[in-house]
Amino acid sequence: MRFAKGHKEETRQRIIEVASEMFRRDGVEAVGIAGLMAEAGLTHGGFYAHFRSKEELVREAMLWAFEHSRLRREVGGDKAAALEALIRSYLGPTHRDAPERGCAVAALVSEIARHETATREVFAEKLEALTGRIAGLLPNSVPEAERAATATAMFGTMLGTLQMARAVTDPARSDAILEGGIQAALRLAGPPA
Amino acid sequence: MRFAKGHKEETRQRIIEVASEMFRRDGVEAVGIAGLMAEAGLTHGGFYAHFRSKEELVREAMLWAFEHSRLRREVGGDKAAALEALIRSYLGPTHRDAPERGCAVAALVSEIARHETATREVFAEKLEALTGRIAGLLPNSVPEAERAATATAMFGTMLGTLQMARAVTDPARSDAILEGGIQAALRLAGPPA
DNA sequence: TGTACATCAGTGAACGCGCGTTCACTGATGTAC
DNA sequence: TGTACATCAGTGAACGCGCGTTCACTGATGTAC
Repeated sequence: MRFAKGHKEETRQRIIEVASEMFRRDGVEAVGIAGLMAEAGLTHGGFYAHFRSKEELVREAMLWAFEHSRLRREVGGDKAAALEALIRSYLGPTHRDAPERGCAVAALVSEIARHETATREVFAEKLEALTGRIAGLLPNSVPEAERAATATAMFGTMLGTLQMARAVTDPARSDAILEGGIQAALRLAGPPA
Repeated sequence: MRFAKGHKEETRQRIIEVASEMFRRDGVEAVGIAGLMAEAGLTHGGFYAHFRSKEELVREAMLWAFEHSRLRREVGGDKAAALEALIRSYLGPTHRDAPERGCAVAALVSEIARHETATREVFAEKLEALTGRIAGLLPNSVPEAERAATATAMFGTMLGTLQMARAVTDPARSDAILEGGIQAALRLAGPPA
């Protein structure tokens, strides 16, 4: 064979990673197959040997982005410290300024309702996983029955805050929005146990 | 003249209103000039007699949507009741299910960073106006210095919550997300004075 | 060891289509004479 | 009152371009003999 064993699988993975960055940075609609494949060092014709459609790649790229989300990173220390670190990372300038390597929910939430049901279900499932992770870090003072709702609302705060921070043009205003979001998310989590 | 006085201005206004609905429902990118003009009962060629470019229409449509935002509606009663009514309206099923007549921030925040600076500035300015409106309804217990940041964080919560509620496929889950967002926004506002 | 053939990841032309934008034109009306 | 002309909102063909997708082809390698 012309190519080493596993070569095709490597190419597929490279396409997924390139796509996941481009989709998050530019939005799915604005990214074309030809530009995507060129970014991966290929020509557009080969695309359909790897994926049945652009929409299938959207799902794969979304899944990959979720698997590598900062919200999944393990943090040492106690739960309160881990939760605060997670919030500060999510609402930090690094995350704000690099959407292409950031949260796929924040990047795609607005357009997800316009995608196929299968794509929406992948999104919804991963959203639950993310909020579940936050719920697991809540202080013991939050009653069991309220943990899921609290975590979801906290993530809503983080999501909306990040998007506002990315939207405004004034850097100082953007920083202030982030800081306000951090304080609000911490308040919603309740006092540490 | 073939057309009554003020006819052209009426047409322009109709295009703006149609566009503001389509942009909010489908996203700016997915809306084409031809479809837009057809929806307004015209052919596409006449578009440029009204606007210099699609981007200029985006600005006009965004402005119009903001001017008619539910966040601007005056509500009777005391401030606490008005604030709660505003939050419940923003995070209500009617708003969730009709993005085309809803908040332009929620509809366009993700893509605004990819638009022209002039467009982004209109957006940022109107965002300030919206959060200012919330700040004015906060209870007196919130210190002057914190009112703007609190209002912005509350709006972030409302924004992120609405988007999550629109994104998920399960209606019951969506309702629960909205309810959790309402409680969180109210908690961030602090206890009524 | 040397030759013929099968394999298959990737190439690039082509498909029909819709995009934003331009522009010569239409045709009903108001105005000038 | 009747005719010629100017006005201008709206029409629709056309521009170059990029889209997602298809498909006949390429060419380096592995295998069969």
